[in-house]
Order: sequence, then C-alpha cells, then structure tokens
Amino acid sequence: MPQPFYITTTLPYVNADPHIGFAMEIIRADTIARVKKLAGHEVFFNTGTDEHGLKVYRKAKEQNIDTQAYVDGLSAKYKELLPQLGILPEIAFIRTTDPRHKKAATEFWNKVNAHGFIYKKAYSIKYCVGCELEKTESELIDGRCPLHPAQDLETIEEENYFFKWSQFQEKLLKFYEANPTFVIPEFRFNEIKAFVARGLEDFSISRLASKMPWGVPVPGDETQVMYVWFDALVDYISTLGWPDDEASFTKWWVKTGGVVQYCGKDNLRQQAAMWQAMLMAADLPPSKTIVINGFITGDGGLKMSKSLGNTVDPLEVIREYGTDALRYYVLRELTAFEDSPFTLEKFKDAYNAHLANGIGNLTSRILKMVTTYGITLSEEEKSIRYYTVEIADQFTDSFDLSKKAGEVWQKIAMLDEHIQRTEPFKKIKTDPEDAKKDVHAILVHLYEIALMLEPFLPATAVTIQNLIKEHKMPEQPLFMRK
RNA sequence: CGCGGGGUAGAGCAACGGUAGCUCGUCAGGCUCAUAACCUGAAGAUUGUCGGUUCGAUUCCGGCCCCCGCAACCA
Repeated sequence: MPQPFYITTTLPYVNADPHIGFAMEIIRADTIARVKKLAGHEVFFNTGTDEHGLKVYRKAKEQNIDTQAYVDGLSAKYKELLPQLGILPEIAFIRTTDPRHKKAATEFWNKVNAHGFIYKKAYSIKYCVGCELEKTESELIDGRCPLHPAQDLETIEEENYFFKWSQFQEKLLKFYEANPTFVIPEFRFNEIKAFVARGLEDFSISRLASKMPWGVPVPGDETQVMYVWFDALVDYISTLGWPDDEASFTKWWVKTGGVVQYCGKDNLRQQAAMWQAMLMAADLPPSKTIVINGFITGDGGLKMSKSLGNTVDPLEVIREYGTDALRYYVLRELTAFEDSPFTLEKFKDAYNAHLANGIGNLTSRILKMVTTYGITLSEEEKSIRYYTVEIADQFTDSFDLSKKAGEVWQKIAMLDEHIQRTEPFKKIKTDPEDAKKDVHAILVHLYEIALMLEPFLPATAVTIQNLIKEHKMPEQPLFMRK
C-alpha cells in the first residue's frame, strides 16, 4: 500500500477577490493530488483562507461592515471558486477564524513559548501598512518606504512578543543541507539559503489588541493578539486536527515525511524559513517540500494590474472556455517556475491549437472511424490503469507539470501523424480487416491518452473514456474552435 | 555595489563546450477519417554587448548595456 500523501496550497489572504495566481496555484496542487490519488495513495489536500491582520481589519472598517461578516463573505467566494476550477471535492478548507484553528494557534504558541523561544520586548519601529512589515532605517529612503512612498509610515511604540528566529540560523542551514530538494526550483532554494546565511533577526509575532484586535489572542495576555503570519502558518497542521487528533497528525504529518507546500515566490521566506523555524521551536517535524511558483504577468512580462488593464479574471475565462481549458493553460502553457505571461490572445491561440485542433479533433476523427467500423475495446483493455506509484513519483521529483502535460500532447501528435501515415480510412475500402485492426490499436492509444489526461483535465478525460465505453461520437466538439 | 529573475527566429519557451530545438504564427504542397481540422515541406536566429579561457562558446569567467519583479489586486 502506497504511503499517504499530504499537499497544501498557501491560504490566500482575503483582502481581495480570488485572482488568477491563486487559481494557478491550486490547480497545480490539485493535479499533483490527483496523480497521487490515481496511483493509489491516500491523499490529504488542503486549502482555505487567511483572515486575520491589519489589512483585513481596515478593509472591513472602510466598508463599514463587521469584520467577521467581511471575511465570511470573501472566504465563501474562495470556497465557491473551487468546483469551478475542477478541484477535488474532498479538499479540506480551513479558515484561520475557525475555532479549531485558533485553538491550534494558541497551543502552538504555548509550545514555542514553553521551549523558551518567545520573549517580550519594548520597541519602537517604523511600520509600513502597505507591506505589513516593519522597516529598518536602512530600508527607508528619505524616511519613507520605497515601495509605498505615498503612504506614511506608522511608528509603533509598544511592547510586543518576539520569536527567536535568530536562534535557528544554524539549524535551518543544516536542515537545508540535509534536504537538497527541500525547495523547488533550485534557484529559489539558493535564494533562501543566502538569505538565512546572511543572518536572521527575531521578528515580532504579536500586536497590541487595543490597536488591532483582529487576531488570535495571545495566551495569558489579553492585551495582545498574534501577528497574522504566526497564526496563519499553523493552518497546515490545524487543518489536520492538531493538537487534538493525534492519529491524524501522525498519519499525515509524521508518516508522510511532511507536507508538500505550493506557494508563490513572494512566500519563500515565510514558508521555507519562518515556518520551518517555528516548527523546530515547537519541536515538530519540518515540511517535506516547498514548491515555488513564478508569477503570472501581463503581456511582455509586465505585472498584472488593474490600472494597466491587463488582469485576467479566472471566472471569465471559465465562462467562455470552460474549466479544463483554464486548467490546460496554467498547467502546460505557463512556465513551471518562472514568471510567465497570460493574455487572452495567447490563451485563445493555445486553446485552438492544442484543445480544439489537438485533443478535441483527434477524439472526433478516431471516434468517427470507431463508431462507423464498429470497433470496441475489450474489458481487459478498458480496465488498464496508467498512473502508478513510480509515475506519480516522477511528478513529485520535478514538479514540472508543464513537461508532464507535454508528454500527453506528444502522444496526441504521434497519433495524428500515425493516422495520416497509415490511412485506415482508405484501407477500409481495400483491406477492411486490417484497417479495423489498425483503428483498434489507435483506439487503445486514445484510451490511454484519456487516462493520462485525468489529473490535468479531469472532466475531459472522463468524457473521452465514457465515449469510448459507450461507443459514441461526441455530440458536439469537445472543444469548440474559437 | 539592497535582493532576485531575464535578454536565443514575428510571439512564447528549450538546449548547453563542438556553430541551436520545440510550440504558436506565416508561406507552399498533400490528405479527406476529423472541429476550414490533420500530415509533409519551406522561410525565418551572426543566441543583448565587449573582452577572456579553449582546438572550439549560445553554453565557462569578467566588464558593460537593457528589461522585469520585490508597491499599488500580492500567489
């Protein structure tokens, strides 16, 4: 029996509507989860929403609504998006405002504190609301945050709790060395190693509740709430039922050797260094792998922004082209780890070339011959499986889904070429028996393509499999040309 | 010297010490089973720039130039 497998996305922060980047991240994680599942692994797949912190608190105030009501609304939006993206229905959805999460965050804090890694310190520091980060003098230009020059810095003078991150520099470096594929891709791993090697500073992990009450209360000190990062990262274990459900935690976190975490490149430090140090401080095992995605950009590699008008709404794409078309694009056409552009023109080109003219047309031409000539698959041929533990391991070795999807389309191209070369549609007139044998062999290949396609385009894969089993032509093209 | 990514055919990407492949697009031909689809062929790149190492560099090293992200919707 294959080992259980645990994979999670980062929790999107609910200060805006879901965007294409989150769609990409969760579709990729979903594909890995599906591959593992098809190979026979038991899979725990997690996502959810990160709902605390100053930005959310302010946004709700701005709109003059209750903070809880505000996050309820946005969290629901994210949850409703999942089926539209073709995400496995059994996915776990943890909210950082869930009581069980807050309980876990509290317990986590207690453990880290008991081990002596939390201390209280008075400090006065410039804080940039835009970054949600403290700024040191060296980071400022003319006394302003260079990233948010229009925004006044806030001076925070208060007693906060700090996490002794500085104590984990050596441990982290050792851990990285012992786990040479901990962060994927390698250039991101180098980046975080260099960052940690430069030295770590303790970071503040609480806020004064009188200023910013929207957070998990610090245990034993009702004047403070936890800093949003400290509480949010705990979601990867709170979703498993930690600390109450020991069996679940052992199964999914300990026996699997840790979680596979998908995240964007802006999350490198938090996931690969802060969170790992926090786990060490709580005396819990580390994550297994951190996979860092690039960003989706607009045309020419420019950042997507509303002011440039080059944003892409995932729901709009789905409405026009369908779920699997969006999945295809973020899995195959966008580069695996670098930034890559998403424009509707590029999308349409890829859609026509590889979905309409590719798998869609191939299915039609084969099934036309199959139904006309009366070709069927045997029970044995219909019961084959494609995904094995070995193949699934290839996926989690490289996490290069674009390459893996490419293998499917290579097979599609080969089949198109094969049909052209052997011309069974001609041969049927001269040597029908032989032609039927050819078409049968072709059908077996199409069936295998449908199996390979399952984690990538789950709906399309099932449609093709059913058409073959029911011996039918598609009533309308699988992917209409646009 | 803040950190990081990148500059390869019209576009998006590969490759990697032995003068460059893929996909899309373009052009020509073929086929008719198919969604005006599919197949074949062609055109199209002095691999940002200067210098070094080398028998030989796009690939290694150094300098320079340019673009982009690290803000605003942050994964």
